[in-house]
Amino acid sequence: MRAIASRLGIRAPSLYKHFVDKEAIEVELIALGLTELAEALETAVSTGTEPLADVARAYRTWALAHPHLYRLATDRPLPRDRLPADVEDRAARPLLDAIGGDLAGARAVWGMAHGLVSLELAGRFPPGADIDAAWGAGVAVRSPTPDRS
Amino acid sequence: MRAIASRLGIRAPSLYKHFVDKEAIEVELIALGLTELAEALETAVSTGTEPLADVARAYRTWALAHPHLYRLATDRPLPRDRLPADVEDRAARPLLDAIGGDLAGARAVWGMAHGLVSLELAGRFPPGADIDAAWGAGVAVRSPTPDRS
DNA sequence: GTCTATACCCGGATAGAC
DNA sequence: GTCTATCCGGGTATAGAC
Repeated sequence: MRAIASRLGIRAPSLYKHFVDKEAIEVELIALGLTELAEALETAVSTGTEPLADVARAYRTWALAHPHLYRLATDRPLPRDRLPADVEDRAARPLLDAIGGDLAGARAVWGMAHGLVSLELAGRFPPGADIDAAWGAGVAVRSPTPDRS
Repeated sequence: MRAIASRLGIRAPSLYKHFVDKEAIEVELIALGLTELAEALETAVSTGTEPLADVARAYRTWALAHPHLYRLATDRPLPRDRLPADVEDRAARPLLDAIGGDLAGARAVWGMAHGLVSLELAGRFPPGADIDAAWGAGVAVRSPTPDRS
């Protein structure tokens, strides 16, 4: 709270005139983050040529660009009752569409993307690990035209 | 520190007669956890019939059975200089072998497993989500004999 | 090797003046 | 709607008696 206030040029107690508590701020930030992520994924699909690879790349890029927001939105249960009704679905849609509507398959790919991003953000890979190659291997297996040489 | 001490039937300050600081305890726990995980994965492979599916199932089972230990060992950089030299490789080996030594592929699968486990531990899936199906979809794609109907 | 007492710091949050 | 002052709980860690 003190850090947020400081960024706004005010003191922490003043925040409580605008939000009832810390959780209320988190809910706003999560809604904002998911919306921004959804937009990034939608843009990637609409301007790219390989939906799955494009979504994957956009997902990773957005997460690495907003690590705190990404964690806030993924490492705890979503406060669904306090969030706009459609944000979760909208963020999930581009990936779901990219793999043809297969829900279980989409969750598997989401798991991979989330896992790779989490490990990268945590600095958990061994030094020198080729993270690009891991993404490449993961996406290739699901792609419509995998390179089978 | 207080919680750990309490479990041992002593007071927090007494812990400092056995470990220099909190991090020293974490290092021991991480080494223990990775070794235990490695054993669980090795057992699964040696007693099962489908290496990748067996490793995946054992990974998930172990993580869900030891959520705190799992997070301790995965959500921050490994203290490699303070860990026994082989623990990391040993924990990684069963999966690496199961997919034929392809390092990038192994990391993609690890990412999926870690992602799915993390989301499950965090309670981040929507209520009623079929997590088993997501694992099934993720493993099927990589399996030696996928069901192509 | 245990204890009590305590230092020190940080977090969220409230009271009440302006 | 901002501020200062403050509370309260929590964390790691140390001092020093036993």
